[in-house]
Amino acid sequence: MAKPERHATITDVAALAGVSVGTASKALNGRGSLREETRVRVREAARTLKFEVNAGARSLHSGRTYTVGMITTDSIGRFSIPVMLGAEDALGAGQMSVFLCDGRDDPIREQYYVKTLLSRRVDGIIVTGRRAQSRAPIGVGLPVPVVYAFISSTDPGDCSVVPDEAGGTRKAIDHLTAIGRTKIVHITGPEHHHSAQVRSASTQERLAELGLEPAAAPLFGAWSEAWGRQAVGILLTGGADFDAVFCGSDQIARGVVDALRAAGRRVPRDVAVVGFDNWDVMAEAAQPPLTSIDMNLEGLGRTAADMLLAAINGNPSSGRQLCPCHLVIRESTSVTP
Amino acid sequence: MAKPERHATITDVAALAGVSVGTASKALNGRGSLREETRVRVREAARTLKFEVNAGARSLHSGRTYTVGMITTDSIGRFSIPVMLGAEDALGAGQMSVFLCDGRDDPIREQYYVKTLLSRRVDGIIVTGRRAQSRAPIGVGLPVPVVYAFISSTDPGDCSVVPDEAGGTRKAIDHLTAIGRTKIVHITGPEHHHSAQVRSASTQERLAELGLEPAAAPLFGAWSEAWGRQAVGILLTGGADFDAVFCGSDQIARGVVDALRAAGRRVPRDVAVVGFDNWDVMAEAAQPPLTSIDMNLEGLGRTAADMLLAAINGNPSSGRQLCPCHLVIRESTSVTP
DNA sequence: AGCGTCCAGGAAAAGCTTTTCCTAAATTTC
DNA sequence: GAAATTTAGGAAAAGCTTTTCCTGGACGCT
Repeated sequence: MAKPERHATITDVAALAGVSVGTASKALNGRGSLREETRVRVREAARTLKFEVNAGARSLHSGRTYTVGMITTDSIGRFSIPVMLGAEDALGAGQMSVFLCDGRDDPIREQYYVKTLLSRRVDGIIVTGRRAQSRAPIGVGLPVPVVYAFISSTDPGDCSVVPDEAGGTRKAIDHLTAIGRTKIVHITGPEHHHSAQVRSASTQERLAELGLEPAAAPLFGAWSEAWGRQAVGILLTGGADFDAVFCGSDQIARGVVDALRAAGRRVPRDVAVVGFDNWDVMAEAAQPPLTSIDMNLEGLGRTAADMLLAAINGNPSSGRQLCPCHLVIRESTSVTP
Repeated sequence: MAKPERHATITDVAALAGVSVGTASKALNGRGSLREETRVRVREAARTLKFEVNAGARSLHSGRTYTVGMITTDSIGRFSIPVMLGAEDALGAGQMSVFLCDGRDDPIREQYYVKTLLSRRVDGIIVTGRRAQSRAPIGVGLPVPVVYAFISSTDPGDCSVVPDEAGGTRKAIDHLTAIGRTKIVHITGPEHHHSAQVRSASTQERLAELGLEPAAAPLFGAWSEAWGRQAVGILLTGGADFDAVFCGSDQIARGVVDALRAAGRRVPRDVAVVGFDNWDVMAEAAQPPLTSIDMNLEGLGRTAADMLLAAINGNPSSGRQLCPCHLVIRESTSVTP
């Protein structure tokens, strides 16, 4: 590891170029009125000394750090990651850097991070994560704007960006009916989970709108393959008559297709299956690959970041903003080879 | 969104407490010699004004920012995330914050991030990500220490922390032989991939040390379930005689167990299967659940962060540091119910 | 009473940049 | 050729905190 040397300062650059520090600053930032020859000389000196401006000292003046904080409420997981990526993408394009903070579902840790971020004078904060319910605000009267992404704040005055799960559910049901299925059952996660509630309620609602009866009462369980398999067992032994299953997650859906195949039911011929999340490794590796609802989390992250940038620039939004989900069709609902 | 007010400064606090700024600073940082009564008064004022010290201004003095940068070479993915988490964990405990930068496998973007991080005066940099090969250093003669985690630098003078894949492979083979298997085949990812090479070579080596012949030549393909299924097809149609499969990833292993079951071979009774990565959603959902090699990426991230902290504090290391892998036993190699 | 110590707290510099305001020289205008 | 502009660049302040050094008073000692 090379001996870390001291960082060059603008004073060093000015000295090497033979100008005052003010002039050096102007030359490097394209301000003031200077001869081109002087600008070149200063830039040259900066390059020679590997000068990188001290962002901390600079923001002392500008009042902006071009930095935002991202706090996850739960541990960083499968859902928060795409959101983070989208946000990082949108912010990076605006020359902003992201402080990553993993809240671990620990309110104390979370408050510590909020303090740290404020101390570092971030220009704004994005809160993300998965939770059974919406969450309490990370703070009130904070001096910087906050946007909640994927998760939502219980305070309706806060700005939250969340997927339109009800809309996604409608797309799934409409797709199943469009391919001629009428005896649809819904298998999903734990009953206390907000997503499970929304998806299940929207399913019943949409079926009713279409004049259909559910082929069975919705089955609540866990977000796992094992539950998907088990639920199929329950349906089959109960003698339910169904030609389609809409699942609350791709993991459940994968368990479902495996169990159906093991029971001799052909997918999609006898039973069509739709998942939720469009988690590539699950949806594509299933046999057959799964049609699924994609929440477009990366786009959601970008939207959240854009809204945060707007708020930083003085145009705050408030309330829950819904991001559309879209349907990704694969073999579990179509008979292409 | 509440009207963002200006941040309070230590001058405001000093004024409210009726002391000089120097005294306020001492009171808040436990320096100097002050009456307890004064300290209390200052702390009280700080609380009233919601004062949070301006970290940028402070580091102007200390020369330290208590901040490190984390750059991923590829897009943030399944492997870099646990490494990041481990690092964030170790650093957070040391009161450091982490700048997250997603390199997207784009060298230009990467260099831009390096410049940004240096400009923000990070105390050090962690480089992580997955690559077919080790990677070129992100820079030479950088003014801050750098540690490579999971990926390794081509410069042997750099500090790299990588999993001991050869050791993990030995543990897998030894486990299979310990349960009485002698006809072992190896199915893994693309031949050009470094991990595939190491795991395959170590497999052959360990078998030779144990006086065993491989039951078939290693099969190189892709890191996917589909390839696992396909590879089993190749083995079966080729009439290979084998009683165990060691797979280069859990995805491959899952494809393998599915294909074996479909072909009527019982796992683990007829064929035992070991995966690699110990990716919970794959290993636990497989039927039967997979025995697998865990690279302990979170521990690796912690180690990398600890080594970076040591380097920041003047105790740099160099060279490749191996982190042990461990074996996680599940039903795919054992006959427990 | 006079001297030396100790204590609490203040003043000011340092750390790095940017920006505002000036000055001196160069150029234009009449 | 003198006055009015323009131009290039310098000096200094501001932004926030920490640290060093200093002062004035209280206290203890002979």
